[in-house]
Amino acid sequence: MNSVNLKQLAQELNLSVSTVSRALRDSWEISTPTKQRVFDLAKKMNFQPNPYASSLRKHRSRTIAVVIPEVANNFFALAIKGIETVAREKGYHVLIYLTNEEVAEEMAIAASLQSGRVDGVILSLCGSTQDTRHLLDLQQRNIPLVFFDRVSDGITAPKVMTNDHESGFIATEHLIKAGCRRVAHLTISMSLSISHKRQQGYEDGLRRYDQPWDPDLVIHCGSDEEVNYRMIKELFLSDKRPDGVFASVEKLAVQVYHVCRELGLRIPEDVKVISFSNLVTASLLSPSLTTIAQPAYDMGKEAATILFRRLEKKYIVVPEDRVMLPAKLEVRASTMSS
Amino acid sequence: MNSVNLKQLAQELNLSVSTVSRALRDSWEISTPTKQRVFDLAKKMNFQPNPYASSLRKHRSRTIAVVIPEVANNFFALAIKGIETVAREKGYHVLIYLTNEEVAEEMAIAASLQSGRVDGVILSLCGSTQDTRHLLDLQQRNIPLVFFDRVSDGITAPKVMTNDHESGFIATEHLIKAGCRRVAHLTISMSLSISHKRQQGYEDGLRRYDQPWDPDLVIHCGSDEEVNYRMIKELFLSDKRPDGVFASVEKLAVQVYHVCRELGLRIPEDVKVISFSNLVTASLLSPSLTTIAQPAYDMGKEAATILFRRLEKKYIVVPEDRVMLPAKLEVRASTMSS
DNA sequence: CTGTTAGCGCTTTCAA
DNA sequence: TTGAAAGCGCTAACAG
Repeated sequence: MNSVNLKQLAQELNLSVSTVSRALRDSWEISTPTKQRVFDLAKKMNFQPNPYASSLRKHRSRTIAVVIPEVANNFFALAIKGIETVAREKGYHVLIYLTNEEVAEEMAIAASLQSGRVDGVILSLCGSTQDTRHLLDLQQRNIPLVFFDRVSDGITAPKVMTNDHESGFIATEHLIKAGCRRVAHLTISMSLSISHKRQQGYEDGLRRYDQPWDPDLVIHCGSDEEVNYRMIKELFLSDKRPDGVFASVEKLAVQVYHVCRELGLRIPEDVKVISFSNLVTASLLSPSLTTIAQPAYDMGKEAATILFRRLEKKYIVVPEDRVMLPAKLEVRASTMSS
Repeated sequence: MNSVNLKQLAQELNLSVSTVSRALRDSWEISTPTKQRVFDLAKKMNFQPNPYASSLRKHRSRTIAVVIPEVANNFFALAIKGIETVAREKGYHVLIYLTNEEVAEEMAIAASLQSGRVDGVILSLCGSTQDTRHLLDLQQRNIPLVFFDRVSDGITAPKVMTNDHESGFIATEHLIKAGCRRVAHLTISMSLSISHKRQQGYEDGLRRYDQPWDPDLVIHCGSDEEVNYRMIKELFLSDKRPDGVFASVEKLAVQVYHVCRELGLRIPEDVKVISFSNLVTASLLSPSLTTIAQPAYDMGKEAATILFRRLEKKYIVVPEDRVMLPAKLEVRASTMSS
């Protein structure tokens, strides 16, 4: 690193290091002409202050960490984009850590983050995390933590998530308004609270529009694609064949697609399908398929905004718990790049 | 930050700071019993060395920057994953910066990276970048740069990219081996070198298998989806209806899908389609559709590996230009999460 | 084997 | 309005 530093600037200008430092941060205690001289030389010499020296001295790194289970998933990718956007706006840098859905990695990362490397952390838990001591440790070190999407109930911290109830409601409403009379709901692992809430929204949607709730139209799917396929097929072969399907996750919508293909049913003419999705797969089901998109980008921005509000200590010490962003109904064009 | 530091450890143990420092880095000049005492107390007090102090002192941050045009694109997301994996293995941290395809942002980021914040940079150019002075500045500051995917010919630096010629060849070969006799090729903006190379691969593939090359089977598509759709439809309605299509980008494969749907052609029974893709859209075309996937993850790992090799100064100062990773033919199962 | 010392480059009192 | 000086926490000569 052959970089110029304050000392060199100071020597060149016959000023003290401290004066140069102050001038560069536009301190009011420096005369305008001096500032000008300093600015000019700094630009000329392409001076870049050493961030680590500054961090060491100020105990602030202007860096945050984003810890997520994976990135090869449009949801998290968009969230990162939201976070990065806000971060750069505020002059922060973003470190990224992937847990790969491994609790052990999450813990190791959390431990390493105790070093003061970052001023704050935005985190989405990996699926299997139960014990959250490693996160409490972070908070004890005064490193603010903001959860998003996959939150933990056991920790007091701001949480940014989608309003799954509302999302389920909107999806159901959409199908009913589109003329469906037998709306099925495909769920996944009911142990997840999101599934639960989406189903609540589904039921409330039916109720709101005076549709009967039929337990046979709710299929609890699991992780075995084969089994899911069979269950969905059975549903379509039964006397309760749905004319609308609300799939809680996109892979289930894909299964519906395959079932319909096998049975010679057309989408969306015979069966309308709506699904949560941040992928583009869905656009193939129909050129104008409607999806429920988690507002990933907005969630990222929101999480970052909340974190920075804490970091800049705006004296709002209200632990604003649970910000719920509404899901968005989206008609997607098929826009994809290579 | 209430963190413990070396001084506190030293006091507690009646040792000097430097001894503790050395012990923690497992220096050979410290006795085993002393090391043990130090380790134990460090663990007990949950000591985490301040990375910024260390960076300041050593002029190395063990941090790299990844600069990419966007992240909401499976290719770059996977690349990040590859980079992060290698980085964590080597004990490095990864800062992420998005240019949003804006040259101005790319330049600003490059400028800020001159501060010594990172030891090296992995970068994929944004589409419009012509002038690469900002990157030369980085190199002049002795910050190694590794390109991946979107490389610049104007700069001497390692470049990791996919072998587009080979990819085009493989795709064509696959269709021919699957029994296709009239393989069409859908290209995009021939100004891009990747399109050019893929087409070369296509032509060489035909030649290799003694298939005639028919200019009518090559459609140069543009950015207007409507127009592309019409051109593809015309091709299928002509007397040269293809039984195999090699789409250079996925969105063109999608258009083929729509055209086939309209014309009542089945995929893959009547027409086989193969496409470049790192998205999962393709899996819908057929449960077992074959795609040509850019080896994004591997490219990320490769780029990171090359970068770290430089950083760790293995005295291999061979500027290993242009590492070309082969594209991979993939039969994809439809694996998607919410 | 361990300690002393002198910084890394910057910020921030405290003086002038 | 400017300067001198004391560190932030850690590392690396150089001594012992």
